[in-house]
Order: sequence, then C-alpha cells, then structure tokens
Amino acid sequence: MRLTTKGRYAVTAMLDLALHGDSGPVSLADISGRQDISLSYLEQLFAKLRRSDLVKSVRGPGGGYRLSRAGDQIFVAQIIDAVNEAVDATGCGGASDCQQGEVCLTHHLWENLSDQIHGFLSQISLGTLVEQQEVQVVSARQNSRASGLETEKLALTQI
Amino acid sequence: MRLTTKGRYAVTAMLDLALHGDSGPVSLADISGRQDISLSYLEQLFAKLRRSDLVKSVRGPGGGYRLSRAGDQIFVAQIIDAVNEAVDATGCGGASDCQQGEVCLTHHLWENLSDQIHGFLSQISLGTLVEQQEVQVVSARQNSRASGLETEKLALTQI
DNA sequence: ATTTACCCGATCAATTTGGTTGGTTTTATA
DNA sequence: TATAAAACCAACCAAATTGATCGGGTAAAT
Repeated sequence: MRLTTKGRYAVTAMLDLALHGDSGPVSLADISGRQDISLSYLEQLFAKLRRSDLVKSVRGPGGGYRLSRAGDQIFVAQIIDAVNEAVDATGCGGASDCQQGEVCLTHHLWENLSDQIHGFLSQISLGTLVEQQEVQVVSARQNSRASGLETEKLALTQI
Repeated sequence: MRLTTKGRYAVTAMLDLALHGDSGPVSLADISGRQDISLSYLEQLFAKLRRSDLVKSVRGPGGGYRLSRAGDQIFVAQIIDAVNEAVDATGCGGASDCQQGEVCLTHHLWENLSDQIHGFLSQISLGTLVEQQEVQVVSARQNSRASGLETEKLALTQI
C-alpha cells in the first residue's frame, strides 16, 4: 500500500466525477479545469482507472468518463491500487523464500500493517466521502447562520 | 499523510528496535545488517526520528539507539510524520484563501480522508504490532504442529 | 590513545512524478 | 459529408524524491 500525490490526484478526480457525473459523461478537460490537474496527466491516470474497470469512457463530442458503477460501490483502496502499479515492497522477493530469520519477522510486521491500511481504505467508498461532505456543508451552513461566518471555516477543516 | 518506502523503512527500523532494544542500545550497523537498509540511509532517518523524540542516542562504543519510551507509546503515524517532512498537499495554499468553489469541495473531501488515515495510524503502536505478531507466531506454530507446515505461511500472510 | 559509533553535510544515481508534444481514432452534429 | 470534440496513445522530458556514497567530524568506553 502506497499513498502518494499520484493516488491523491486519482481520488480527487474520481470524487469530481462522483459529484458531477449525474448529467452525462464528464470530460477530462472539465476535471482538469476544476481540479487544476494537467489534462495529459489525467489521461494517464484515467487509462489505468479504465483498465481497472472503475470508469467507462464515451468517445466523441459530448463524451467523457462515467463511474462504471455507483459511488458507494467504488472504494478508495481500489482507486489507489489502480494507479499505483503494485510494488513488491517485500525485499525478500515475496516468494516466501526467506527463512524465518530476523529480517522476515519485521517484514511480516510491516505486511501486517500494510494490510490493515488497505483494509481500512477498502471500507471507504466515494459515496461515503460525498455523504460526509454533504453533512458537513449543511451543518456548516447551519452553524454559520447561527453563530457567524468564522465557524464555517472551522467546521470544514476539522472534519 | 504520505505513505512511501521511506516510511516503510522507518517503521521497519523502529520495529527492529522494539524487538531488540531490551538489552541495551542497538547500533545502526546491527539494524542495517538485519533489515538490509544502508547504514547511511538509516543515519538520515534516525536523525529525524531523534529530532522528533522517538529515539534516544547513546554515543561511543556499545552505543546505539533506544526507543525514547515504551513501544505502546510510540505510534506508526508519529514515525511516518517524523521522516516525511510535511508537504502542504493542499494545492490551494492551505491558507484557506480558496473561495468555496468546486476545487475546494473535493480538496476538503481529500483532507477528510487524509485525516481519517492519519487517525487510524495514530492508534497503532509498535507495541500493538509486536503483540499481534507474537500471537500470530504462536498460533502459526500450533497450526503447523496440528495440520502441516503450509498453514503457517497462510496464517502469516492473512493477518 | 584507540576504537566504536553517533553526527553531519555534500553529492549523486535511480526512480517517480507530473507535464509536454504530437499525433490517431471515434463520433456527434452542423 | 465536413468539422470539431473528445478519448486514446506513445515518446520524451524536467523536477522532485529516494536511497546510497563519501568524507569527514565528535562523544565516550576500553
């Protein structure tokens, strides 16, 4: 499990798609404009997302990308796995050829943790994130109506 | 929150320290030998770990590093934060100068997720990992005695 | 004094990241 | 049918990051 800016871009773009995909396909140019990610980098990312069947493409004018299924059926871990081509990360080759020495002990400790992170991100869907944000925005609006504008900024940053 | 091989090296080294630190300080040369990480890279990592008060150093012959407190008081998130000098990752400058446009919506969605990951890794201590591994090793040994060696590999990988 | 091992800074090769250029194909629409 | 919008695609490139190397220091145990 790796978590770099590349994964952040991918998740951000997919979130944009989840938010704007209701009325037909969304072009990469639109996402590029809204999220400030270069068009060709988006192309590279979406090539991988498509290969992993997370999005479907529609070619030609008016085309773009759609989520290949509902937002609550697409999980953050899948997005990150799609763009971060699996690095072995094992050191011992992964082929379990390492005898039960000291090296392998801590190696397994790390694998354990890595699996836990992966499991955690496998439970969070695009739908979950969007829902949470909607709750936040509504609550922030209520707060700001009640107690001034400064509260909104606060509520949004401390999710 | 970033999660790269750098963080993996740091966590691995700290785990090694947790496992071997019972009888006095552990030298970086020892860790380097056991974990197959270059000595000078370990030096760079431990300089940061020391600055973050996660380890204490003992100079001179027989010296090395000790955890600066018990393993169950050192959390994975702290280790990763220590070696990955904070990248802003915000895009909008972080100074909340971004108006409530579309860009900032997904930006906050990502921040939300990032915070969740950080919170998750703030609950996992070195002690937790070592404990789990000990449980696993014991259980694997029992399994392999009961039903053959293949079970051990299985139990270790599916933690 | 010598040795061990932490400390420190500069440098550097390899990899990854993110972008650029320059196309091609598909397809809606005028 | 011509045009334009947009997905596709491959090669290449600059910047950042990673991880290693070198060449020294400094503290302390023997």
